[in-house]
Amino acid sequence: MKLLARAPLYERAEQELRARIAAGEWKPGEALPTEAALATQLGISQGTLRRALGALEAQRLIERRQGIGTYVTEATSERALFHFFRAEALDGGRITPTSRLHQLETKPARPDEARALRLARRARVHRLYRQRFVAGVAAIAEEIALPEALFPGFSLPLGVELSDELYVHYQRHHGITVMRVEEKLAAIADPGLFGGAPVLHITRIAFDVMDRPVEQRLSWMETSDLRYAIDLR
Amino acid sequence: MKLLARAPLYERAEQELRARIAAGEWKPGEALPTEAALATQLGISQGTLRRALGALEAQRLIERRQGIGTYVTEATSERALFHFFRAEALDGGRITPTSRLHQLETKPARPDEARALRLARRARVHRLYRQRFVAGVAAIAEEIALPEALFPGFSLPLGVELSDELYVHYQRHHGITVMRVEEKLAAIADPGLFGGAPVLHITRIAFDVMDRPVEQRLSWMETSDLRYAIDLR
DNA sequence: CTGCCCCGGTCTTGTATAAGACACAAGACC
DNA sequence: GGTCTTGTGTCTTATACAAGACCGGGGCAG
Repeated sequence: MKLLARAPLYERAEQELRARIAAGEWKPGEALPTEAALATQLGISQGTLRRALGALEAQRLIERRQGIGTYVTEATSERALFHFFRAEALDGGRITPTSRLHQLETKPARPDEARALRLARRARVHRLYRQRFVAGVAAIAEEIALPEALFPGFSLPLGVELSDELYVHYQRHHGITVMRVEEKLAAIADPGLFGGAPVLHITRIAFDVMDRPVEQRLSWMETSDLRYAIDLR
Repeated sequence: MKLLARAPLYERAEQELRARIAAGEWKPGEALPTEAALATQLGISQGTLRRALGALEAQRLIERRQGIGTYVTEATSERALFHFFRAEALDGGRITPTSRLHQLETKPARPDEARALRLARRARVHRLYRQRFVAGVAAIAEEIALPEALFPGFSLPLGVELSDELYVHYQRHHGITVMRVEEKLAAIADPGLFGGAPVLHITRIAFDVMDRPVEQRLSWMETSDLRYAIDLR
């Protein structure tokens, strides 16, 4: 990522806007100034600004609506689910899971968590254990680690069936927007889960607007009734 | 996909160019006319043309080099491997597999193949059985189906260690460029493979420039030394 | 004279700006 | 409940200059 003065104007404008959004100058759901105003403010032409906005829109950080304005994208269950939740039914149909949080603890980060989240030694993480249900059946077990520094006072009710996505919660309550996730998958035989059937094990690291790691998530997914589906292009 | 006259000019230009490339007007590795010439030919301004070219470049269908020209992207092992081959080492390191073709047959399509490849009843497919080796060890088994109509006279040597990617072969010998693949993953226990260990099963459908399905590929991947790694954004 | 390098010219794509016509949405007004 | 006005983003064109790449000629060293 270059921030040199040598970078093209439209790229610098894109970075500038991204940083301002990350800093909360315009919060999710809020409108940016009009293109004319923004261009004047940044000292660039509308055309150049539009190129920067186009890039941010392609990354889904903003949404533009003709006649209305430009808005910072709000995390919705829709988006979080259909974009970052890759499970689907055998016939390719979409799935809307519910989840139940079993345990929430705050402890020193394990080595794997510290590495994934680039934490200093002795940093602490919130650790969540939850299950996700598809059509009433437990299908996915998850263990989630969040840096305490980024999620101060994180809390969620235990034992309750929740339908909304965690990433919506991150954004609304902690101002953290997940933009990108890296996942690594393996097939494992875990006798402790789902009666010893083969399980899809997923290690996810989620990154925010400025591409900092903000979550490590380990998932164990039962794939007799589910598929992990993805498009590569 | 809209082709209405109502679609913006730059979109129609993009489709027009995509179709011409698919039709072989400019083959992989060849240069398109200069922007000025193309714009005149299409009856649009250079700016509008550049927007269309930008879209095609983002899809990696063309490559533009300042001072030189615009070229139709050539499939390379590099690209095919690092883009569509998602296996990597446990430490995240890249992997360059070799492969050996065990069997090549041409038979009526099975129902699953006919559905995936949108084939008429009684259409025939070439079916390949091969193994892929990582660091000399068999790690992935594959069964590949190709519509006979799209790959007339398909042939590859049997039993030989090959390092190049199949998609390079598709493009060079059959003029078919894979642009996009859909994959569905599941964890299965297959006693017949890799000594009964859990295996990552992958069903892939590959699509060409005009988004027609051109390949179905079933893979069984051993994940004790490998991970299926992916970025979602 | 031969071989080499440098320099300038020219062609290419890349960056930046500006302007006008257009499409869409919301609110004011009648 | 229409209709007008205003404010917004969208599309298309045009222009200018910057930067990368190539080519060929001129000049210089040997």
